[in-house]
Amino acid sequence: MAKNGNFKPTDRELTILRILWDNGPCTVRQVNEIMSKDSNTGYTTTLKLMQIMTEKGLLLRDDSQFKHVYKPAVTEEKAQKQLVGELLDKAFSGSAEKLVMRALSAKKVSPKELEKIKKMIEEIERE
Amino acid sequence: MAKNGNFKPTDRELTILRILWDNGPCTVRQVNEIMSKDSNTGYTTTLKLMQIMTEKGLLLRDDSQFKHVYKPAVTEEKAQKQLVGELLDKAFSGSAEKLVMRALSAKKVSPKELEKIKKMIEEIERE
DNA sequence: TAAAAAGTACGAATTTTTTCGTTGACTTAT
DNA sequence: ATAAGTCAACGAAAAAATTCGTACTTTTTA
Repeated sequence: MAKNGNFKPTDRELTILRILWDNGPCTVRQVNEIMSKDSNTGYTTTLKLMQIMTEKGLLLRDDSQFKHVYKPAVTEEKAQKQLVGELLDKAFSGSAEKLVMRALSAKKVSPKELEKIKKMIEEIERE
Repeated sequence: MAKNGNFKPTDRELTILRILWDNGPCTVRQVNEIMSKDSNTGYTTTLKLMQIMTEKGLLLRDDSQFKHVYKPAVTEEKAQKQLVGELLDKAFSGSAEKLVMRALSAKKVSPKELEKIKKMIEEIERE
């Protein structure tokens, strides 16, 4: 989590976090290569982004080696919860129901996943 | 929807859209007053934002009267679907299941709403 | 009807985000 | 041990988002 408690990554920053969550700790080069598959980005651009993210408290850096290794300072779970919460407020007036509805209609979800969601709902109801 | 088909409102812009969706067409002053409850914003700042949003195709303006009246150029539904889709990609690697999980744990949802969600899932399953 | 109030337009300043060139330090291969 | 390659630091430019002052227009009110 960022120093203050705020966590509001920009688009670019979220892309980098995503890569680190998916791939584990990486060097700048590794991140840059993955990121460049979609949108070409200069190496120093990625470097700078990651340096700033480190300053902001979004990433942690191990600089004991020549090649610095970065990892997220936030768990995927915490970040996702935060991001969903924000979207909830800003776009859905706080209605989780509506958000879930939209999510389910925005993307095809497999039967197995639907079952898992139902189970979770039942779990919540049991309280 | 924006001219090109992209729809990527900034934070501030989303706040304004939210206000217009909730309150129906408004003048700049009305939007400004509502927005200022949370974060103080100068009148001309809001005006400028809304002018730019109009240029971008996010808002529609009726300037037949002295007080121009603005309304969203995008339906709430379309925007929400788009926003959820984006978050899905950028923060959840496309897993709607996970997003739903997080949404349900981020906010308390009433029993009635939970039922509605279950019904929707069953509806989807029935295909 | 003249002054005050409320409004829009415009331009510019500020801040934040994104980008990259250059420099100098460290590694690797010759 | 030297040349070539890889890397981080830094600063600065470019682009995007946010903010607001000023000027001018229309409406309201005294």
